[in-house]
Amino acid sequence: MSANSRLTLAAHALAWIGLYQRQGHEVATSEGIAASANTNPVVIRRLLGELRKAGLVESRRGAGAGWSLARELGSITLLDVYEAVEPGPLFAMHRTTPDQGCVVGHGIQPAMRDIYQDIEETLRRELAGVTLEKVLSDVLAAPRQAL
Amino acid sequence: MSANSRLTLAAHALAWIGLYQRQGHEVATSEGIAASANTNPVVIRRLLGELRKAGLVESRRGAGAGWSLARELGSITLLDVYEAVEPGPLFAMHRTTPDQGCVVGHGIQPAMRDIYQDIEETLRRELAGVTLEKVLSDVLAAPRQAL
DNA sequence: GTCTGTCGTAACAGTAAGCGTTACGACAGG
DNA sequence: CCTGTCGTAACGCTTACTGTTACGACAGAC
Repeated sequence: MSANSRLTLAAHALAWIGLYQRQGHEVATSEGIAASANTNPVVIRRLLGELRKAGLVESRRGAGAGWSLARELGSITLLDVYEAVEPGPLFAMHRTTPDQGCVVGHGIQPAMRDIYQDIEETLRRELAGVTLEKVLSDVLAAPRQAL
Repeated sequence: MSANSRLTLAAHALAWIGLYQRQGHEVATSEGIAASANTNPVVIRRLLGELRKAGLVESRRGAGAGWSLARELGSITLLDVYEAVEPGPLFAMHRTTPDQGCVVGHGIQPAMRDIYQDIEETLRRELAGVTLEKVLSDVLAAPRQAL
């Protein structure tokens, strides 16, 4: 599986915006978030654009522009983020249709589809059990670096 | 997530070999499996090679060569197959190390690592609950095509 | 000993996704 | 009008997987 860092990066951005706002700032810029994540501001803007479509963040343009949370961190779960940034299913079927004249080729896809549905359902329950509020508190609980 | 069909294809191959052996044949050829899965025999050989490393199948060379199960279908779970063909973790960390001088950049990776470990543990339990014996019986339970 | 069929594996092209970067127009407040 | 930021297109790079061709290795049949 080509492991994906999109969920990690999205959680990073949301936690960063949430903390920044708690420090009294109105909006966060993609540049500030990108500096923390050590990546390019355009990458952040693209990702936050997907979160905006999902109703998790809002953006303001013009002077003093930037990003803000559309919902409280405590009401956003990793499932919300996952659905916003990961379109496809966890496991895929064959690229080409198996031989329908073969018993296995004919029955394998319905069989695996049911199994995968159960597994994805469980994954979604797990993700739904973690709020971004918890992510941020875990982040802040990390041991500080020595001075 | 770039959904992956490797687990599906590996389950297909194992179910095919298992059924073929129950029909009285000694070994299955990569060509026969490939025809059922509608792909190339080399793709099957590569995949079965990984399953052989994991001790799930055996191969014989020379004349009358081919593949056979090293364990009963009932003792092989999707977790065995998953571990054999999917090396990486489900979710990845940032490609580049976040800014360790930033509170979020410093704490995000430990926080997400713990969360991901819990999720993968749950996924593994789900996969471990499905044997290839069940997969094959589900395959055979699929409605037949009209004649 | 030769023939045959299959595995084992290297090599390469094609496809797809994601990331990083540059560029530039759109927007809104000062 | 100027400035800072978003929104988005465009492109190259990397990685992973698939599909294909090719060819040596092997072991049984004869």
